[in-house]
Amino acid sequence: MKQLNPILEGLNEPQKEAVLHHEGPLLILAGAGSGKTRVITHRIANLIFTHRVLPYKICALTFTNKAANEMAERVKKLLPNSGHLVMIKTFHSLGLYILRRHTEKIGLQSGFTVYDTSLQESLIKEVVKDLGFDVREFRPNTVLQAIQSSKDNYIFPEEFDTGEPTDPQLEIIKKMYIEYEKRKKNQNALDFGDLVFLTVKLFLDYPEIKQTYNNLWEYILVDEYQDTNHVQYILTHLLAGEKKNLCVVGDDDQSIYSWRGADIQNILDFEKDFPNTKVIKLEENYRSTKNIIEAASHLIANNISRKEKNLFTNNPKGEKIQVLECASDYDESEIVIELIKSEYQKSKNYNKFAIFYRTNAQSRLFEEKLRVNSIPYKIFGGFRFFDRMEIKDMIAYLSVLVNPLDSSSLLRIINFPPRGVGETTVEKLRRTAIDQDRPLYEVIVNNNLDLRKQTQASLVEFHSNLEDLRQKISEGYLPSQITESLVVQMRIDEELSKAQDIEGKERLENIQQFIESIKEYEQKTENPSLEEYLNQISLLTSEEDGKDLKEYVTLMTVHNSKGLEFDYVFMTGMENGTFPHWMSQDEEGGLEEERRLCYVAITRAREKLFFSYSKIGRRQRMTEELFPSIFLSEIPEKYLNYTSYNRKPQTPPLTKNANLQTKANWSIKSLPELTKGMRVKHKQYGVGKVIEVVGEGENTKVKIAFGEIQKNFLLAYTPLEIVF
DNA sequence: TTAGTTAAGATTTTT
DNA sequence: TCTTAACTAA
Repeated sequence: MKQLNPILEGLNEPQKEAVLHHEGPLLILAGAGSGKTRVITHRIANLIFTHRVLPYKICALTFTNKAANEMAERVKKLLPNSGHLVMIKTFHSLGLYILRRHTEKIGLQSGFTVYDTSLQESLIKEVVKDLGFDVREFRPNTVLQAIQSSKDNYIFPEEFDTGEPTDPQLEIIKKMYIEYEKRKKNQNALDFGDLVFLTVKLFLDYPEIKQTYNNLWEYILVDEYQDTNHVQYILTHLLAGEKKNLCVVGDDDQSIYSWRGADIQNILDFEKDFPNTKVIKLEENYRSTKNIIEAASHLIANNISRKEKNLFTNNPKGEKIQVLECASDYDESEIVIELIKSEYQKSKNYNKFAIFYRTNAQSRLFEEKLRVNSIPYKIFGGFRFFDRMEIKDMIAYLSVLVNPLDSSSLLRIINFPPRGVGETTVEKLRRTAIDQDRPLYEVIVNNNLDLRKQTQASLVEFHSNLEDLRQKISEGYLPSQITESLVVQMRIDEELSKAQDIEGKERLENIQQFIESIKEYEQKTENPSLEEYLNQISLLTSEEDGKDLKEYVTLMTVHNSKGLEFDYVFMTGMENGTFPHWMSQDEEGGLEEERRLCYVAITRAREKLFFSYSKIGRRQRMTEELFPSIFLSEIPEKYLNYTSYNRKPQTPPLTKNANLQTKANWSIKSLPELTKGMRVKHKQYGVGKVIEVVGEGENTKVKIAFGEIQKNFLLAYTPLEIVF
């Protein structure tokens, strides 16, 4: 009797074939919902069980942390004993993993900093100014994009293409690129793009190092291969090595990162790149209803540059897609939440719901409505906890402690908290450092500048405090202990608690939470170090404040939704200009990419799909008339069911005092019940009018207008009298 | 010279 | 709506 292989259980023929494939190049063209992740994880299991491959000899790469985590989870489930040994990382985290082991070879020192976008921008800003140009003419963002896209294509600063004939504008950007790289190196720092770029350079410069990793990782898997850009493509080839045990998985219809340099051609040319490639197509969708799959197929058929394919499902027909026409974006959020509430009555599980939108900015109204209705939710992407100003300041402090050469971080904190070192002084110091080619860290205490006595004294104190903390690191204090004494020594707590309004209190709490996160890291790490902690968080993406919810409605951009699935999907903001986004209209192939994006969104839905659009919306400050997305007209009517919600615009009820949540450490005796429009009296500012009430419990914030002046207060800390 | 205030300007998608 | 640059008072 043939023994039943549990690894193959429940798989269809092409899936089995992909799982059983042993050596050599393998291309899996996996349509949406065709069980791709399942195939990858089972393939890993099969290599280990059947072919006796050691788990750490397998390296699987993805694009997002979320996808990497999910894959790691599923592999661990399948292989409880050895799953954790499989290398599962994003391209960027793999790069960092490798670069940290060869720091000298890439011309850096240990403890290097990984710059986030804001530090990159401030460095670029300096470069632009120092080269004598106006930041309004050369916007840091634009320059950075040019540099980034250059790195995506593995182009060195010296090779930067300035056009034919030479474009003076690009010639200047090239100079900036060169200067930026030079300074970044002097500051012992890397940026995101370097993580992959320098790994490729390392492998090309040192073939023996590449060989070491080829010997280590004998089997390479790359998920979402259609989203690889040129450097990632080169890295994939280098990792595949001589053995070419490379398995890539992808779907050209789901390529949505061309703006980050992704090149669909990579997946289309895979067979040419690797002559003996085995190609397997997964075309049966197990996820969605017939209606959803057929609607998606009709939509994507409007794209000209794509491989013809036939995605089908044996699932039931399902319900028609609901199209919700709303009077305004405000109404839209209300209607979506109401529908979630009524559907929830049946399924009783919020995890089944997802709200998608094109841009992060669209999340606000939904968030508000969910909060008012006490529906648990999580926002993925967008603003991270680590993006908060005060947290960035803390990270800058820690970066300087680990890497004193990091002048960009040093500049960020040189006058935070305010220590009388203003713009003029900073400019003098900075100039000296650049002119004499010395680290700023040294210049602040060792210069011949004619600074005020007090300014110089405060710089000396600043420096000696930093040195003191550095001493503590070498004495083996824990990262959290260092951070705690940093907060006290630098008088950050003092500075923030003296602020009377909401912000100060909130910031101090955030810093407290930051320290908690360091402690958490310490607990789950063997040899915790500040350096490693900083490296880790530099690659982290957001999951709205670590709220530990078991059940929640998911809010995310369509980009973030790739690879996920939900029973109920609400695709919101289906208006021309929003989706497809107006910024994409001038880009070549822009509309087709937006359409693929829409295709991705639709194919996330298992049971029910809702499209919503509003007839009126705000763009900039103007209220504009909006029109339904062109994509809606590309889906045949028979799959859609239109409902028009025409509501009278109402003023939103803004009081949230109904459900007070009280924290254990303090109690709220009685907060005044404030409503928009009420008149109140403040000790210092006199009588004013309430403009806005946000939040609940002790976090209730109120915005009050005193004549022309508007102020924010934290209700729990602000004595207010209601004036009748 | 610094720090706080007011006016203007800018807005995709992510590692 | 939120950030940044210019402006003004101390």
